[in-house]
Amino acid sequence: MRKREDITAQTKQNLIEAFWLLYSEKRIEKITVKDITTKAGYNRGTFYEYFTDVYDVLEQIENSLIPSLDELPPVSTPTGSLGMPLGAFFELYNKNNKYYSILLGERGDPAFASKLKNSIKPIIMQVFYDKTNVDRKELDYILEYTLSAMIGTMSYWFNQSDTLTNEKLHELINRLMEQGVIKQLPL
Amino acid sequence: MRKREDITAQTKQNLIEAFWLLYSEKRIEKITVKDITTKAGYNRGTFYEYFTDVYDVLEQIENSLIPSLDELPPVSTPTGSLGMPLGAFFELYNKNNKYYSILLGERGDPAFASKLKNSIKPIIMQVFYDKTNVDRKELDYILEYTLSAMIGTMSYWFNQSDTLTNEKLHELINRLMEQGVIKQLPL
DNA sequence: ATAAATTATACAACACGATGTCGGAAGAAT
DNA sequence: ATTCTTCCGACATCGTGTTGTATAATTTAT
Repeated sequence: MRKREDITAQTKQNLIEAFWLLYSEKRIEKITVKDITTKAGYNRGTFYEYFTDVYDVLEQIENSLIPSLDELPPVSTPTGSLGMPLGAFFELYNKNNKYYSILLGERGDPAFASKLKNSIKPIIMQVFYDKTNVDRKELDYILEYTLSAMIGTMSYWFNQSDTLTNEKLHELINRLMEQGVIKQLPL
Repeated sequence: MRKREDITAQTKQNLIEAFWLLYSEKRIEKITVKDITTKAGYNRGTFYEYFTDVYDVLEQIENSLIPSLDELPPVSTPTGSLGMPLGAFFELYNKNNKYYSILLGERGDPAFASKLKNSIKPIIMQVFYDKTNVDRKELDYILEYTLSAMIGTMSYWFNQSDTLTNEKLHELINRLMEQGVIKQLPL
């Protein structure tokens, strides 16, 4: 018999959504299986048909949020753009804002930031693939530095919800990337 | 009767150390009170004389690791240094390496990074206290950007334990802060 | 100085709630 | 009618947090 895939998919989705509502308001360690299934309207046992435990739900959500290689636009060639797809990253963050702002925030999961960085790095790396004069290790650290800064800043911005406009933030980060931090300080 | 402070302090310390050994090797949600007390050699009930739950242990450890205002050297005046105490931060990280590399790592606590940033920000802020032409909000974001980058990069470095020397890393971060990222890319 | 009273510290036992599993019921597909 | 999918109820086990108690250290009284 064919699996009733549409039904299971729906059930799983309901459980995931119930989990996310809870995760949005409290730390994961305080979330019980019972909490989730009650909210979604299922028996507690049903949960285990779809997930091994509460952390498995989070992990599955995270994996669905890691941009696939073709989702991020291939970084334009050196002469074209600047080699740092700030705009693409902004889009990515905005598109998944609902999840990113929590996963990358104070109650989030530090492993997710790593996953994200590691998925973006190779895409940028490949621009420099044929260059022979590149110190790959140094480049790796430069990317780590930049991605950490971008993720940190955008998370901060989303959780502040203060009046800085999207454009101003974009422009500021651009300036910091192009000219460095020191020059921006009013010394 | 006077508390036998030396005894309680010792017991608490034993529990903290047992917790840390466990936390170093597995996620906090898998650590039970029984795990901790067994490792430390106490009854499970004793744990509750000192902590409310497992997360309380982590929180107390974290709070002892936030640099106090006088621990971080006052940032030298504008004309002197560059306004970004990179060296001081390196020292801080090295001194507490054992804890920082885990708390700020993949299995760590994202809240700790926030605490750390928020404890350092005002120290740097005060350098610009009397300047009237400062956009404080922008400055705040610049600091968020820089501290995120520094913390991210150093964590990455510690968990890589690759062959990049301390000096080279220091020099690289300095370069990125002074000249920006873009100029460092071999375009 | 020594014994009695007091109190700090650690422990054992308890009730409760969450976990993960297993066998079965209801209903859809063939 | 039969098979298989999906969901549920019940079970044993484990972790939690609390409370009452034994032990040992300190103070007070004699």
